[in-house]
Order: sequence, then structure tokens, then C-alpha cells
Amino acid sequence: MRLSKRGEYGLRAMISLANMLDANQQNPIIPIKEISRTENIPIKFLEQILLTLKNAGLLQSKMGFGGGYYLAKPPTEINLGQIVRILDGPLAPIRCVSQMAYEPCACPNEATCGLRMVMRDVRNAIANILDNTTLADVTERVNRTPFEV
Amino acid sequence: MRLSKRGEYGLRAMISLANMLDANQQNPIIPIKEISRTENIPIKFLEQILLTLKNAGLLQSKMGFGGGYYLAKPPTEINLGQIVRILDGPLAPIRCVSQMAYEPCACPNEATCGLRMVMRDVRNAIANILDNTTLADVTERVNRTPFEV
DNA sequence: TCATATTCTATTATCATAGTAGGCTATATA
DNA sequence: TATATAGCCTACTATGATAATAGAATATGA
Repeated sequence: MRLSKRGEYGLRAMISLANMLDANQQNPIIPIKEISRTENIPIKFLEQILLTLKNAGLLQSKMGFGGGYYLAKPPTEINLGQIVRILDGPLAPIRCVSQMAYEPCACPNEATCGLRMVMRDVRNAIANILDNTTLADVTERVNRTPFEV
Repeated sequence: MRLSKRGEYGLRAMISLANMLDANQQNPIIPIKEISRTENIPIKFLEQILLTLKNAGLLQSKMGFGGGYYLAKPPTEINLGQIVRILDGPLAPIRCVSQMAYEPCACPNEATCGLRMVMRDVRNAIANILDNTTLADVTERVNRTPFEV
């Protein structure tokens, strides 16, 4: 049930970019090198990950001197489910309960397959959290945390 | 976020064994070959899986003629979380939120790590389902299903 | 003693993961 | 316009996990 490094790094990078919005919600342009340094992610690996997220429409970039990456949409409109699916594929533990990549499984009758019923619940539980948590939610939660503890 | 074939086959086999309890809850001894056939699982692969589950204390076996596997405990006392952990390892998407196999992650401060907060929720959601679903629950749910639909 | 069944270890093919390498293209600025 | 900076893109590789397969050894009932 694990998240790959690819997925983890991608999430960390996106959360990091969302945290860099200033008070006016202006979207700063951050070079890969800087994200790599602050998040401790191998730079060439991060390049690939950010490029993938860009091609999927979650990031935009500016090339050349003074360039870098920035969020393609406000943090309220990007959720963690999107990011994980782009980098790691379906959230579902087994394909026969996947919404985005359904495939039939080997069991004789899917409608009465006990494993499938439970795994559908698991998929829905994961999706409910990740699809309903935006980058803005994460930022807000982190900012709130020190005062709660 | 996926379940391996190993984990899937193990769950199917255990659910299958639980379904074979008769009205008196007597625990029949089922040879690997039979489970392999009914569940469409490669027999030599299933051998390894059942042996692992036996060594972990969830199954018992009888060797020789008339032998096979049977549940070590009543289906009400075996939950899916145990099975998955034995075959696939921790339920947590990342190690730093694992209860059974915690490892520190690379982030500077775990207490204020946004990714960690969300992934802890995901871990708990998965664990709440799998640790609270017994083999008996699965059997009961399947038996109830046709009448609901 | 034979057929059946589990036990146990080794081996293997394939794929995913987690990178690394290097050349190419675009852009600001000196 | 040269240069440094920064993203774009493709290829490659090492490692380990996954999903088996193979075969011999051991136990047991008839």
C-alpha cells in the first residue's frame, strides 16, 4: 500500500511551491535547484517529476535565466489525488475497484466477491482523503499546527 | 497504493477457507490443490503464501494423505489487516507514519510536515477498514449481498 | 509401500523503482 | 552577442521486488 519516492517527492515539491505563495497569493517562480535543496530531493530525478506534472497541467514553467516552476492553478484547485494519480497511477489497491483504470479480476463473480467489496471501501477511503485535500488545505493545516500543540 | 498478487492471493485463500466452515462452524481441512483450483491461483505460488501464513500463526496444516490447511482461529478472530501485513508489509503509504515499521523521513520537522499529516490520515483510514474487518465479516457481507441487490 | 500432501530452498524472468548522464533549447543580462 | 542560467528530453543503469517455477525432502493414511 505504499507511495513511491516519485509520488512522495512530487507531493513534497507541490506542497513546497504552494507554501511559497506570498500574502497577495502571488505565485513566485522557483528553480528546480532550489526545491531540490530545500526538500532534499535528487535534482535530476526532480526534473523528471516536475516535467511530468507540467505536462499533466498542474505546473507551468519559464525557461532560461530567472526561470523555474510555478503552480498552474491556485492551491485551492489542486488536490493530492491528482498528483498521486499522475505520478503513481490509480489509488485503488486492486484494479477491479479502480475508477480510473478498471480491469476485471479473476474472481468468478465480481458482484459477490468479498475481497472486492472490502478493497472498494479501501479505495474510497483513500480517494476521499486525497481528492478532498487541496494544496491550500495542507498549507493551512501546517500553519495551524504549532498553536494546537 | 496497490496490493501485491501475493497479498491478494493470500486474502482470497483465507476468505475461501472461512467460507467453507459448515453450519456447526467446523473447520474442514482443505488441500492447497483445491484452493488453487477454485481461486485460480498458481499452486506453487500458493504453497509459499500459505506456508508464510502458517508460520505467522494464522493457519494450521496437516501433512500427508487427507491433509491440507485450515484456519488456526475462528474467522471472527482473524482480520484482513493481519493478513496483508504478513504478506505485504506495513499498511502505511510512507514509513514515517507506520505504526509497525516506523522510520524517520527526510523532512526537517516531522511534527509540522504537511505530507506526513495527510499520509497519517490515509494510513489510519486503511488500517481502520482492514483491522476491523474479520474473515467472518467478509463471509457475512457476501451472504447478505444478493438480497440487497 | 504407495499415493497424497505439506515443507523447504533455490532459481529465474520480468518489471518497477530510483535514480544518473548528457545533450538540447530558451532567455535574461552584461 | 556571448555567457550563464534554467528547463526539456531521451537514454541508460543498478537494484530490488514481484510473481512465479522447480524439485527434492518429509510426513501420513490406507
